[in-house]
Amino acid sequence: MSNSGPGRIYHRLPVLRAERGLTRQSLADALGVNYQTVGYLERGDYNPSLELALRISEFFQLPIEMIFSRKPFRPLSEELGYLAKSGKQNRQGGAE
Amino acid sequence: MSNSGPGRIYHRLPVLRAERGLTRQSLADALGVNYQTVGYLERGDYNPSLELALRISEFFQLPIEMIFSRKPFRPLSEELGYLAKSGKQNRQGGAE
DNA sequence: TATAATTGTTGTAGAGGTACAATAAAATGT
DNA sequence: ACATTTTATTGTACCTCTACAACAATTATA
Repeated sequence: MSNSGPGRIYHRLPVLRAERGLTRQSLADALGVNYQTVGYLERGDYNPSLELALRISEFFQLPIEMIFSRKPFRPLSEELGYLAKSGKQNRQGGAE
Repeated sequence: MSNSGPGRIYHRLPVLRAERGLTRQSLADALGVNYQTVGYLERGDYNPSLELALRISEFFQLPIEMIFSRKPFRPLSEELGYLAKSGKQNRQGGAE
């Protein structure tokens, strides 16, 4: 299967929202969108617009590629590198 | 005027494309979109989807917020800080 | 168990993003 | 000046994103 064409986008919305102990409603308020929209995003019904993605990234104070990616994320917990890494994953530039 | 709601998105598409000496057609090919779409984006007729924005960022090997922003960019040339800076601009987190 | 709060589902509607075609205008090269 | 390439414009069509409403299911809490 090819790799650069369209396809779904992975994200860490649920984790991030959980981390801050927010309800969808309150997150939606903070982002200025409908609470159902947050639901749609979280369960991958569709992707946010770039506009919304930027607002989300501002809200969480994280770079976009920390929240959205065309390749699946590893759990945030692993991202810190406490354990020895076996294989490379999710490296921005790497031609996989 | 408010600040966190919708609004146009600024970008550096023309500069980046110019830097690499690409035509819209060739950039479009590289991105897998119609060449007119690149035109629409460059002249701000509409914003790319998040999907496309991510592809663009991969293509140019730059983080998204280096290419797209909800606040106007300063010229790339200034971004390097050779000259003394007078005022802060375009700082990600700063509550302006 | 009852009640409220949160999340999921379905449907409708409107705005935005992308492709494609045709044609015009502008820039470039000879 | 001419031909070719690049960019702009207009119009049509389709699919995605977002809002909103109503209702069901789930989870939390008294």
